[in-house]
Parts: sequence; C-alpha cells; structure tokens
Amino acid sequence: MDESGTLEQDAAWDALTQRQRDILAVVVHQHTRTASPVGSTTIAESYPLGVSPATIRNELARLEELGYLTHPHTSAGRVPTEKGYRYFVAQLMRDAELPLAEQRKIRHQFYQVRMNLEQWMRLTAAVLAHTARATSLVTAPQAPQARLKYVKLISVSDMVALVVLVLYGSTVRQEMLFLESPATQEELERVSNRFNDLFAGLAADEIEATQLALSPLERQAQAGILDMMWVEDHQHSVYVYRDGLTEMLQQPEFSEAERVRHLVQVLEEGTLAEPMLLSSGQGSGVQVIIGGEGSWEEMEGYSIVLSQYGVRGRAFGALGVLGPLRMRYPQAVSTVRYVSRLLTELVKELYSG
Amino acid sequence: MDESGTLEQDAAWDALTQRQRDILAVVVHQHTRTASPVGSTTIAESYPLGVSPATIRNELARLEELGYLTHPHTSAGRVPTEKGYRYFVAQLMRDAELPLAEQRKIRHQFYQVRMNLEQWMRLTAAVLAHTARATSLVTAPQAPQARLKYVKLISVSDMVALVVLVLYGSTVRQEMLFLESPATQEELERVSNRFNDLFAGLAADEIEATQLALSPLERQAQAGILDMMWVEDHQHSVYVYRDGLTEMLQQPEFSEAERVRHLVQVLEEGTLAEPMLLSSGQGSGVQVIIGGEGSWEEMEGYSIVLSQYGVRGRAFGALGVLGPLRMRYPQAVSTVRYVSRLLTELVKELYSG
DNA sequence: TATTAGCACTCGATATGTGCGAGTGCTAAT
DNA sequence: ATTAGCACTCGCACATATCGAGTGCTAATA
Repeated sequence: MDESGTLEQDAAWDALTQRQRDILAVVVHQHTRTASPVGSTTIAESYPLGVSPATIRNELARLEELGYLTHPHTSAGRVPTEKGYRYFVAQLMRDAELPLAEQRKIRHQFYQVRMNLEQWMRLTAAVLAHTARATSLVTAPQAPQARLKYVKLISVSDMVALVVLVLYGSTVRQEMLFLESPATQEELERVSNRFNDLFAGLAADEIEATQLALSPLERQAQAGILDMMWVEDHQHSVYVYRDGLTEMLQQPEFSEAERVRHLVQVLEEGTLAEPMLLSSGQGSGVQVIIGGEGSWEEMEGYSIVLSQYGVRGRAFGALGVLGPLRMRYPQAVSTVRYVSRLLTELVKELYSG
Repeated sequence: MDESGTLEQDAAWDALTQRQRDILAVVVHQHTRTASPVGSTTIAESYPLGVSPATIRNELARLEELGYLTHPHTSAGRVPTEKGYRYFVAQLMRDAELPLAEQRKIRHQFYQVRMNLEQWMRLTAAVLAHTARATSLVTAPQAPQARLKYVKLISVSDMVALVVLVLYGSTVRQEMLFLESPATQEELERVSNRFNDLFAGLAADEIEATQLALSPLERQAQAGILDMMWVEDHQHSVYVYRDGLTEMLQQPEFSEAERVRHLVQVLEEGTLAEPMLLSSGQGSGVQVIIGGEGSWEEMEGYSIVLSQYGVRGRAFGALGVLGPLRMRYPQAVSTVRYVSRLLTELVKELYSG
C-alpha cells in the first residue's frame, strides 16, 4: 500500500460486482467488531442493501468459492480469509487521514515531552497502541554508520577510565576501559582533546585508516573507541519499544494459552526489529502485512501495519502495530501513517545539528 | 531466610514428627517434579520410609488438618499449601551452596563480559533464569542520590545544546537543551568548565544551594542539569531486566490463558521494582516470598526468591526469580544467593572510582 | 497403641447421547 | 435474477454412564 492506495491495483483481483464488494466490506466490518462469524440475516438487517438474506447467501457462497471468505463450520456465518482482508485493505477500505482532533492531540503530546529520544519512543509506542488498539512496535532511528561527534575520557581510578562517546544524532555510549598502565585525569584530558581534533565527524573505518603516531595510552583508547563504534554499527539486536500487549491479550483470539505463549515468545525473542527495518523498504509509506506473508512466517495468523520513518541514508527507524488478522485496518493504517510522518519531522530536527 | 537459615526458627511451627517432616518433604519434592498431586502409594514406593501406604494416608490426613497440604478433590493425591511450602523452605530444605562447577561457570561468564552495567544486568537475568528455571527479575543498582562527576555541553545548533551528565557509578545521561539565546561551542565549553570546577561531586540540592552569580546561559544550563538530576533521583520507574519468561510459560500452571495474561500484565506494568527494592530490606541475604505474602498481593499464586545486592547507602539493587508456587526452592535460593554476592563484588569495584 | 489390609466411596476425566438453534444450501415459485 | 420455504448440518450445552486413582474408615494384627 502506498500513500494513494494505488500500488496494489495491478494485483490480479477477481472482478467482483459492486454488491459483492459491499457484502465483503460488511463482513469484514462486522467481524472486526463482533469477533464472531456473520450470517446472511445479520447483513441484510444491519445494512440497507435492498436484497433478501437468500440473495446474500448466494453471494456469500460465491465469495467463498473465490477464496475471500470461509466457514468455521457448516452452520456458522462467514469469516474473512487472509485474501479477504487483503482485498479489503487494498480495494475497499476508505483510506482516510486520522481525524484532525486526534492528530492535534497526538502532536500536542509529542511537543509536551522534552526532546529526548527514549521518551519519544515510549510515547510513540503508547500512542500507536492506544489509537490502533493493538500491540505497537517501534524501533529507534538507526544511523547507517556511527559518526563521532565528541569523545571524553574520565578517570575512574588510576587503572580504569570511563570512555564517553557522543555520536551524531545525540546517541551517547559509555564504557569502562581497563588501562595497561596508570594514567591521570590530565593525561586522559590531553588524549580526549587530541582525539576530538583528529577524529570528530569521522566514522569507525575512517578513524582506523588515519595512520598517526600514537602513544601507548592513545593507542589503547583508540582501540576502545573503535570497538564501541563497531558495536554500534553492527549491533544486531535493535531494541523494540512496545506497548498495548496486555489490552490486546483481552481479545477473544487469545483465549487459548498456546496462542498467548506463542505471541509472548515472538515478542520477547526480539527478532522482529530486523524484518521491520528491512521489509518496509519497498514502496514508501505504510505497508500492511496480512497473515505473515513474505519474510514474516513467524507471524502467521497476525497482521502487521508498519511504516518506516526518518530519513533514508541518514537515520531511519520503523514503527507499526501488530494484531490479530481481525484488526481495525483503517484506524491502524491512518494512525501509523500519521505518527510516522510526525516522527520523521522530529528526527529531521534532531539530526539537523 | 537469612544466611544461616535461622531467621524463621521463631515462627510458631506446629511440632511435626520426623516422619511427618519426611513425608511433607517428599510431597514437596515429588510435586515440584511432576506437577501433579502425589498419592500415598507413590510416596511409599519411591521412598524407603518403611511404612505402608495406609500409614502414610493417616499422616497425610494429619498434615492436611494442620494446613500443610490440600486435596484438589476427594480422589486425588496431596498438594502442598502455601504453608506447606513455607515450612519446607524454612525447616526442611537443605540450604546448600550452588555446586562449585556451576559457580565457576557463572563467574567465568561475568568476567568474559566487558565492564558494562547493562550487559551485567542482562547476563544476571539470563543466568538466574537458566539456573533457577524461572523468570528472573533484576534491577540495576540505584544510588540514593545522584552526584555529578562531570558535565559537558555540546552545541547541536546555535539554539540547541546537548547536555551530557556523567554521574558517580558511571551512569551517563544526556538531554537536549533549547537555548533562550544563541550560544557557540566555545561559550558552552566555558560554561562546562566552570560547572565542572564548581559542581563536581555535588548532589542536586547542593548544586541548587550554591548562590553564585551566573550568566543567563549558565542559569539555563544549571536549571537543565538540576532537572536531569532530579529526574534521576526521583525516577519512580526503575527498569527491571528479566529473562526466562517463555520457558516458564511452558509449565503446566500456565495452561489457562487467563493465568498467562495476568502474569504478562504484572510484568509489563513494571510495578515490581519498588517492592523488590524495599521488601528485601529486613534481614540480610535471600528472602523467600511465597504466595504473595505481605506487600505482594498482586503476586498471589506465585513465589519470589529475592535478594538485594550492592552496598547499602551507596548503590544497591535487587535481583530474584519469580515462579509458580511449585518452584525449585533449593536451586532458586542458592542461585540467587550466589549471584547476588557476585554482583555485590562487581558493584563494589564499579563504585570504587 | 500403632500399623495395616481390605473395601466402599468419591469425583475428575472421558466418552456418548440428546435437544436446541443459528445459519446454511437447495428448490421451486415469482 | 430474486426470494420464500424448508430440510439439513453441526457446534454447543447439558445430561448420563463408565472407569480408575486415591481416599477415609473399619476391623484385624503385631
């Protein structure tokens, strides 16, 4: 799904009549509210389609043949299939913007918070979870390559120094360094100053490439700094902020313990960040993954609405919501879209320095 | 439970015969392995008590009368009650040290990791969860009052500065500061230097108390720093590292979705840190809380084995494991005790600077 | 008096049966 | 093409029967 909703137009959708489209939309809509299968009479009664339940039954049978709906069992109503949800998202859903009131409320919350990355992430997660009524997932913006803005060595004891690295994008990292030979705060100060002159603005490989005469202390400090920056660059485990799990677990799809366990496992093992950051690569804007398509096998039975935010090539992250197939797609999509735009603005400000 | 296991001796335990004590121990032991009620024949067959099942039945009935055991239903075996577990932990459990091999393995893991607080916390959580086979909970060491070690203001743009605070105990905090009037890096540098001279080693209230002539920029910076330190001091939400949840959810006590939901909720809402840090106050050493006694109502149906670590009055945290009543108490207690001692050593090193 | 064999009894778990009702699919009429 | 009518299906809820593990009690025994 791209912004205008045209991206999936080329998919080979069966040609459905308008009435079939209407009925499918009603089934999806009803089912997302009630969580139970919807029958022909319910449809006829609650929407003025001007036809009898019998006719609707025929259409339902046809839609089932085409793969958009299923039966849990013979004498039950219809439930959308994954294909049904996909059709709904791509073709039927009116792709509205988030209501202005909601927009203002969210924006206000963001500006109330100090300019602190971690708090933004938490707030984003909270807002997404609350507005879309599903579990939210947010990664912090990732810079492709850490660049040194400022370094400071602080004496902890004569053999131990604390290395504080400030990277562009106001990431700060600190680590202890065990010294091979004792050093005073003054010596460390000198090293800090020299390194700031030499290395400011450089990435790890550039720092390594500078062939300079270094004292043993400097050599050790440089090695420590490079180590920290490499860790930063190749950090495989991106922390994923999340919220709204408990509320979502109230939903009837989580009435079996096994289902809950599985979800908790997937969330805890933290393997979602990678596909989030990679997957939403194609196409700009909001992506809707239904039933664990593509590289999301693990998420079979769930849907994910996600978007990247930030600036490609400088710092970007991903955010989205995860819920059961029976999700409020319109709400989820508009919320994710709005919040990702908002966060893009904020990240631009943050990285402008 | 204190180190020597004598603390709870004064509790008014009913006088049980040695045979009753043996039988209670067997019930607890069997039940923790099999998760199902244990019957009289099982006991007679698996342990050489030299009496018939009938005798054991009489004893079981007596133990039930006294409140140490229950029946799930008439024709089922016995299951320990909370009181039964308490008696087991206080009186019957042989309070051994962790096996030396295990100790060495754990210690080795800790020394392999760089001296990095976050990694220690994660490792602690992993080790606890794995060794005690329950969900581990670990808080980082909390200093009673943040003391400034070093401050640095870094220009982000002419109107925005990044404030980096290094506190004692190698905590580093950073935050953006929006300036009222533009300032260059040089000006910020001057402020940083002056503040380091004036404020190093002081706590927030002491910094506030210094009545000095400050420039507008300095005044704003000071306010920012104070703010950050206050947040640090009054931070109510201490992050709790945890591990092993997924493994624990495999246990049969979590076969009902409701139970899983409840646990996830309690863990997610993060209200456990406070009681952890306060509760283990009385008595040194490892504390065993069974069935949500005292201020742990929320944890009814669970047991917690916890200990504080670190140095009282300087920096201390809490660690422990959380599991169902049916927990491997001996393992849990010895692991928690060993790891808390180990971490105390490490924290002492960290804060020695 | 403590122990124990014997035995009736209880109750959960499992399987089987029955009625109910929602919702279908089909057929024949419109 | 639509629809009324109706037989049919099947899950659900509830009742009933069987089975077996494990108890509690009683009376015999050491």
